[in-house]
Amino acid sequence: MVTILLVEDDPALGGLLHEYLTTSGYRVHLAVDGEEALDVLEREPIDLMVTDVMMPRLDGRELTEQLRDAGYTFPILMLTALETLPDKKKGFRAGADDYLVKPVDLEELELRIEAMLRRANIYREHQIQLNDCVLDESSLTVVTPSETIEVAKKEFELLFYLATHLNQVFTRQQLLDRIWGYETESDVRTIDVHINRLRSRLKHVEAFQISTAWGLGYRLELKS
Amino acid sequence: MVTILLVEDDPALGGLLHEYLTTSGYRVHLAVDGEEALDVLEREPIDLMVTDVMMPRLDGRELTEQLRDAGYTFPILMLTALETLPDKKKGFRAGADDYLVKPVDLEELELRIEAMLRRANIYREHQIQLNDCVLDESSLTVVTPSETIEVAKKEFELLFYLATHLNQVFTRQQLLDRIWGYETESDVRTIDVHINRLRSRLKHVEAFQISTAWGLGYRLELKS
DNA sequence: AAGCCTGTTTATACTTTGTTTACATCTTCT
DNA sequence: AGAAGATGTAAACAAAGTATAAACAGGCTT
Repeated sequence: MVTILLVEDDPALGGLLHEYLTTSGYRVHLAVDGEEALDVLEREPIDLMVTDVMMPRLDGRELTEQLRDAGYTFPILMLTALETLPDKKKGFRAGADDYLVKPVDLEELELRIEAMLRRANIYREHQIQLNDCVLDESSLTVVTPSETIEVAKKEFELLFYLATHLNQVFTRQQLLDRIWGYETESDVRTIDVHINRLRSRLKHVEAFQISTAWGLGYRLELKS
Repeated sequence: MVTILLVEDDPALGGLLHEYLTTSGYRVHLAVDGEEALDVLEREPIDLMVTDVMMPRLDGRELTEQLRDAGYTFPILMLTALETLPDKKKGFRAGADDYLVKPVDLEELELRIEAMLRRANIYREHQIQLNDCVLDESSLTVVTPSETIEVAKKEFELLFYLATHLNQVFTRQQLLDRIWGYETESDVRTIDVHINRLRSRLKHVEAFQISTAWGLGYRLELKS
């Protein structure tokens, strides 16, 4: 399930958006300002953020900047009462993906959220199909025409992440950051071991392979 | 350089946008309707499309649908005079990434284009196109229409350096200084070996060649 | 508490890449 | 044509990066 972090200090609007997005099928965490948003981010994995710009303590723009600096890459949509271009400019420069002016049209908000998720390869479905092979997140299995292979959780997360970013090369550090989390203390060599285990588990899978980009990292590519 | 396909039937607006985007540093192809856009797509590699919705022959929405069905994944931004939600909904459903209502604010258009490119990981600084061939720094590969060739890191650096300075002759010492660094102890003949390996790896590439400037050094030049 | 599974670290073997060297081949000039 | 210098190529070695196995640690089940 896609998890949205909603940051809005106005209780009325916050409640309305929370309810609308929840009934649209998202898991929503509501924070009333930037500081609280940072707290939520430490505890919860977040797929997308919708944030107001003007807020007490840490505002939406500073929050966005901090997150981008810290390496968070999820889509961010800014909400604001300010229609002026300089403000939009600042918002985009800070790292926002989209910008909506209040009053918010709920359906348009949802459309834009969907478009951003699609672009960022964040799927509501917890399955990915690679040729004749399905990665099923709910059961942590790789299903091929001939067999169903169970995969350990961390290994599956790694596999799933690579599968959502087909053909893209990631360094070990990037994979650690994005799958283990930015504060992890684990050694980058851990990635090698997980890749190695995945490869031996999936030895007989014909649909795809994890290939080594020498000197860079790893990438998942279709065989066919 | 990022290449934008602009599809707009109104000559006045089309011209204005073309000029603005060009001066913003993009390469722009202008098509007056969907059919023409399809023609351009067959000839040119496109990074992003900006399309009007209402156009004669093939309109922007149908065009978008066709492209997504055909497997094109680049970001698409729709322009329209229609403010209504059902239209926006149709646009997003067809596969658009963003939607702007006319009159177009040029600066906002540029901001949104930048945000979409960022999101889609289109950083053309990390890629160089040489005829029908792309040098991709992030995966250390040379991508031709028929194959993808992996290249060792040092060799790639050398190739990339030459490619960024097309037709310019460099001595072995210059290449050592600029790629290996001024403090390197390596022998100048190392360059020869790398050039040799590059040539054999890229034996079947038709787009360019590394030629010898006798008594001087090497240069990369386009073939065709 | 013993046994199992998962995740991590560590150590070592292995592979790829980078560099040097030696010699063959080619250009240019006399 | 032949000599001198420059370049091409193959092979050997060194350095860096990766694969694999095994040991270890923590949590969960029995």
